[in-house]
Amino acid sequence: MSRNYNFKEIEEKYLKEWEENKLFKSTEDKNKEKFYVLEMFPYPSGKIHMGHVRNYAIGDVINRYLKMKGKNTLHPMGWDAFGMPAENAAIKSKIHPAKWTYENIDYMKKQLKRLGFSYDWDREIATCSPDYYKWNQWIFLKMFEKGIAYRKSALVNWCPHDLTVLANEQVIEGRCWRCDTPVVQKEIPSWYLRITDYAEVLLDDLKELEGKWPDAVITMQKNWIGKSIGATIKFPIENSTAVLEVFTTRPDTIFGVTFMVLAPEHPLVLELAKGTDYEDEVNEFVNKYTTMSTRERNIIEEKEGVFTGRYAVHPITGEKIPIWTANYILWGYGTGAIMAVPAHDERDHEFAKKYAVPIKPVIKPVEGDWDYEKEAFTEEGILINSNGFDGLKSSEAKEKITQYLEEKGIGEKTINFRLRDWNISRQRYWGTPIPIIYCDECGIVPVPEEDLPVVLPENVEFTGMGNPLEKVEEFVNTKCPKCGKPAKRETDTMDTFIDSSWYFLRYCDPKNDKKPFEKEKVDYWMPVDLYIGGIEHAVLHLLYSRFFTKFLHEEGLVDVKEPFTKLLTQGMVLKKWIKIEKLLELYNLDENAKLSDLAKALGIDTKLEDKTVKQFLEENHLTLNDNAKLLFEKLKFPMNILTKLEEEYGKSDKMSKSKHNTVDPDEMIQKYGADTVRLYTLFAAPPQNNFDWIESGVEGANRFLKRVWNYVNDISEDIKDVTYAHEDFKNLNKEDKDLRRKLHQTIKKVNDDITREYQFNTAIASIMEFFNSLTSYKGENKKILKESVENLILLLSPFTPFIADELWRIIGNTGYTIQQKFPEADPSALIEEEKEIPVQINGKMRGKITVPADASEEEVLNTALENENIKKWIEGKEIIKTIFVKGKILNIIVKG
RNA sequence: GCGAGAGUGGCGGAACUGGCAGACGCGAGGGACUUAAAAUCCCUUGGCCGCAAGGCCGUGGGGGUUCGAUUCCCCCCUCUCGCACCA
Repeated sequence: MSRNYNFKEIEEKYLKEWEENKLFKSTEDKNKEKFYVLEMFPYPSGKIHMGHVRNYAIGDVINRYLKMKGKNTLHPMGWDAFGMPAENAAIKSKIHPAKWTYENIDYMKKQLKRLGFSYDWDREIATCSPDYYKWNQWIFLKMFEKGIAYRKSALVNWCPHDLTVLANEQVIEGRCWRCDTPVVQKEIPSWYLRITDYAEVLLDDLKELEGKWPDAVITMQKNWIGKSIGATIKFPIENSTAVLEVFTTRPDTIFGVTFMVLAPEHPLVLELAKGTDYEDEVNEFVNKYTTMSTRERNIIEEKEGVFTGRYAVHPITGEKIPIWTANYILWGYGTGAIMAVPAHDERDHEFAKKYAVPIKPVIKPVEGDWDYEKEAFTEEGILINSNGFDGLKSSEAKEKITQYLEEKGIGEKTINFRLRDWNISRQRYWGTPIPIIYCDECGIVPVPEEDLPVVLPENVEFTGMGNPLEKVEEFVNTKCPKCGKPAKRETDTMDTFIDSSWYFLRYCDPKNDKKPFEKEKVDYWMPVDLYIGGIEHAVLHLLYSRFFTKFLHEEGLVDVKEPFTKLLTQGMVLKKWIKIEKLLELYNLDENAKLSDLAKALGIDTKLEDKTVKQFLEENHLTLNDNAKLLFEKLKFPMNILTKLEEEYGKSDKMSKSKHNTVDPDEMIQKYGADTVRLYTLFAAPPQNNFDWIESGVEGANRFLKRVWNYVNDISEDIKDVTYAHEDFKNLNKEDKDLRRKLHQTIKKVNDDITREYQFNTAIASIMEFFNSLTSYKGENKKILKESVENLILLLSPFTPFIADELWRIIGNTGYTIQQKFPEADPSALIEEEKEIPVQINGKMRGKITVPADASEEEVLNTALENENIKKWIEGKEIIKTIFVKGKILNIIVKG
């Protein structure tokens, strides 16, 4: 009689043993092939969620698998520990951000351990620790030295109530996400990193990532960098010494310019309008747009603009061209001004139509007609109305006209990028202090390297207004490192994306207190061979990390030019849920129904107060839009009824607290165990897909493990002392041979599936399939049983390591499965003597025949012709030809 | 609008280079065990026709290439994601 599958006891036992035996520690070993597998580190928000579980389960399988394959792996974990939630917690509940963060780290670390993830915890880092952010500052100083870090004043989102800069995503519908105050554009000085210097190489090197990174991510980065080739052209302004510079990708359309447009933010706008009849109108217009939030500015659909009252002079023809300002021109791209060619640009065309500006065609389609009053023609064509350039193809004209402009000194070829320099200043406490000192005498002075780190002061007051650091006198007031006179510290802290832009390097040498990392160690481990995380970081984090790597490479600090060889973007874990409204709808009820009516409809027999649903919702502060789960909880209705309804009628959504559709990993582990949770998340779908968390699926995974547990326990006494060698498997009977072939086919498939695009779902499916064959095996060959069970356990080990280790002992072994060699298929076991192959007549499946595996076409055809069912289709007809693929198919083509 | 990706049973998904569509799991139906339920075990499960043998249809829709198409090509439809006046 076997014991029950007590996952709790098993899992806790091995957690202890693994830790005591330092099973997951990694050190450099030049004799072994290395593999660096990394998962994006979490923000310590409090508890891990299912998305983390999935992300880290994927990485863990790879790490365990490759360790068993003999690779020297690096698999570290840490904490992206700076950021706003900690500071908000401080403002709200007066807990210091450090305390809040470290408590969360403690809790989440326990959770990750509980799931059996094989991290080398000796390499753990927390970015909020001075040991770590010291090196943020060190890298910043290197960048400052090279002119990559610089300070400038520019327009940013500013909350006038909280007195801080807000990131774009912190501006909700034009208002501050915290205090609801309308956000304005404000010009303030900030620190920037000159990522645009690397635009070309960041774009070019994407080619190296093709086939290794998802196409979607590569495309998104390409678009984000947004390279375009064109020309800058200078337009003189009538009655002025000022010159208007524009960027265009269509210099071939220069003879079609009928107006110029400036962004409302363009400094020339107000200057030009001054003293004209249009001055007031222009002032009003500019004011309207410059006080708008970035968000509002983005929502605008209708094009709007005003004439400035001034004219530019066409640099080739000398024509007078009216200068406008309009909302559809972006300040920050190109020169913030354009030459408008309504005939050949849709946006300019729309604007010209609205304001009745003339449209002048200068390119005609190669074939067919086109009415320039109706729509813009933006494709390749032949030049017309263009002085000496008529008849040229537009692509040729681009070159020729640009050349002409360069010769005349009125323009030049220009490459423009959409990518902007990276504003890293945050008027926030919980981040890395920017190591800069302002001195009245010496100006901007970098903190000397030996004075690093500039440590965050601990005694700080959090009011939610402005940057707390500004009020810390002992932090702000310092001495100039150059002249020794009193000076002030920079109080901006760094964007937390800095922290994550190089953490993968620090893992290679996490305790170094002399430098960010030892080059030798980084060169051994880098690049990250497999990086796993959500696609939401497709641009920001992944682009920043590439940028940092390239900078550090130039500085000679790392050998690699790209940090992440292979990128796996895992899908989200979703959960279906039902609104209260929908629940009522399903039973043809409305909010005026009695609670007892609802209970009756659901088939629940309990005593309830005599109230309507509406009354009950109001008393409990619920609305029809809330999750029906909340109503079920309040009414103490059985949840399994709701679960069924959710799975049938629910809407899939990303798990979120506001929707109350989260599934707590802790609860799941308690109910089913870590092995089951891991197995389910890996089996439910391929890693790249989203999937719905369905509890009956979890039960299925659990059921499988229980079956394996019972089977191995039942058979363990019989096979415990059995040994086997390769010679034992000669001259087997059919049944034994079949099982053994199935085993080795499974081994082959599991190896293939894990290696090929991480198809864990199919790998697990094939293990299940093998297990089904094993349980229906009627033979009595103990050696084959032992081989099968032993390999089954090892195949499961990367996915469900706890149960694997326990079963490993139960069948008489010692040690841990992760220390074993991962199974390799025995080629001799894979050989099939007979094969069932399908037979088609005229391409339609008509039957299957069993033939020797190496049978020739003739033999197969003869066997096929003897088959009754196939005969039926051929009788009285003439065989024209046959198509035969050895071991695969026979297709007989007949006529008549 | 532009760009990328995807449409396969009731559901998640499989089918790797064109070669037996639906592996594996969930759900559902039936049965065994049980006083009963749960758990467990066994059988069935794409649709239609048929007692059965078997046949017909079937991978979003239409067309094409091929002995043979979920897979390749063309057109259309739908969905998801990203970017969104980037001159």
